[in-house]
Amino acid sequence: MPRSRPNLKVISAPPAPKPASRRKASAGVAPAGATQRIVESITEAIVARRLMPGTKLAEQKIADIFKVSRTLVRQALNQLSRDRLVTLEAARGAFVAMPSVEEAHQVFELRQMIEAAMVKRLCSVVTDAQVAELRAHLAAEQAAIARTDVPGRTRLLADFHVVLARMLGNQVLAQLLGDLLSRSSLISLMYQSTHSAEASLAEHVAIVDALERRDVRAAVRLTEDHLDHVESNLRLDPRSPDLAQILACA
Amino acid sequence: MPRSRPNLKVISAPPAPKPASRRKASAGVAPAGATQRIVESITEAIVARRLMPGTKLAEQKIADIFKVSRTLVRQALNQLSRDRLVTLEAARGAFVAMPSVEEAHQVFELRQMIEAAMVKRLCSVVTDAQVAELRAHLAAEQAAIARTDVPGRTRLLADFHVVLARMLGNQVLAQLLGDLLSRSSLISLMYQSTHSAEASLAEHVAIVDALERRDVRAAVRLTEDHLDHVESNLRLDPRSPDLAQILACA
DNA sequence: GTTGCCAGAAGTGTATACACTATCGTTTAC
DNA sequence: GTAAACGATAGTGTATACACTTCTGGCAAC
Repeated sequence: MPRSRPNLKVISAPPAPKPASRRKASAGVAPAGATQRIVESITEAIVARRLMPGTKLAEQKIADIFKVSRTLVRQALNQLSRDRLVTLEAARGAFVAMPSVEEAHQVFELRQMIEAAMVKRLCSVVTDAQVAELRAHLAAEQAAIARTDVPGRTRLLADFHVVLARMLGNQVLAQLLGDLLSRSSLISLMYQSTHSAEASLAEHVAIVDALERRDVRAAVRLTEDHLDHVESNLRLDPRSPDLAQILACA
Repeated sequence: MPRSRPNLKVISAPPAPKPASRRKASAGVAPAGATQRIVESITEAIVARRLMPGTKLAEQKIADIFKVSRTLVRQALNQLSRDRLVTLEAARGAFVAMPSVEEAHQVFELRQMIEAAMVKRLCSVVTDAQVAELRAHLAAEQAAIARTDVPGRTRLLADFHVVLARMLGNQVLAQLLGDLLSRSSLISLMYQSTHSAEASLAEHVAIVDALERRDVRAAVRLTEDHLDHVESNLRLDPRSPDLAQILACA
């Protein structure tokens, strides 16, 4: 993994929420979510793969981009570090996280546990309307793949899992799974997933089919298999931290 | 729920990590975890029930107690709000969280999903040494109950679940479950759990028995039942937000 | 030519300053 | 007597200041 440090001009400049109003006079008042805006921008940039793992996130530079002081940027970076999307090194700064192979395994194992249980419960409570909603989502996935909209299809393929979570009506679960999916996205980027979008879509279709039949056994198994496939298509061999082989390639 | 606001002198004064050294001269250097120390103190105070739900956590007061500036206190409170142990109200301050009935249900549902899956997997990989470790933990629970050490037994009864998580060797899982247990502790306090410590211990013993027999079916069922029991012994009736009945009692 | 060291620059960590908001007690009008 | 309005006080939200650490580039010694 070349520790290139692309400079972070990649972040989409925030749309400057209030154009003319609010000069220095009302500086004390906040858009109520200045920090949140920064968190979401950076999260989106990481998940959309515009920020590579290892990239340094210098406080002052981000502060300049968002036109706020370092105080708010620090708050945002702290929050992101709790989501494990960035790592903070004491007195050295914040960097886009580089999840270890071990962490990658653990995240996928946890997802498998949670999503299998989720699908199992969903079989008992899912309505026909919800199945229809899932079909619509699958159609959107298909469309994004067809028009080779890479960022769009990546987001939709991940959203599928969150949509399932939301259908249980459990917000705690939904938020947790959302966090895990952000981490998964970073992991997929890090370890260059070779799992094709088409394969993921096909597996999603199979899961929805099983849900529609209320076939608990199949739905659970398909979910577990799907996550196994995604993980096993990552380039995370046990010899990953071995530098020799990596450097020999260059 | 009487919105009494006990003032927060309850926090155990931090043991002042470095007695004499580090005057004003080296103020820039930190104990490396000043913020973390505050987070842990407050978390511990909430879980140990020395801070009641709804208690206001004024920044300057906490800063005085810990002998730091509001900056670090704010960082700590932000972190705690992400753990859902405190809620931040804009321009009004931080308060010990008061989880809603809905949130309580969702936390327990999620715990059931995760812990059932966890125990299921554990049956396949648990070693005899680990079973022995669990027995030792159960003995500690028993001892704490016997000597009516209420804070100790509360902590041990919760730790049992984290010990199980750690045995899978999955740190992501362990941390997640730790967070959920903190929230559960707050929920139990809020809704005055009537579940006796003895009953919890007995159910823990049954779970370990099943684990020792590698009886997957029983272990999973016992885990699910255990969490059902804990939740159903909470005083969270669907009419909880109805003030009339509550006030009529006074 | 290479290595070690030192000075300046850049960046983080914490404290403090200041502007604004909420709260509470008092006063005043009705 | 009650209720609304106002002012003082306390507390939060953001910015800035300053101390310290890390990094970088060049210079000197070998």
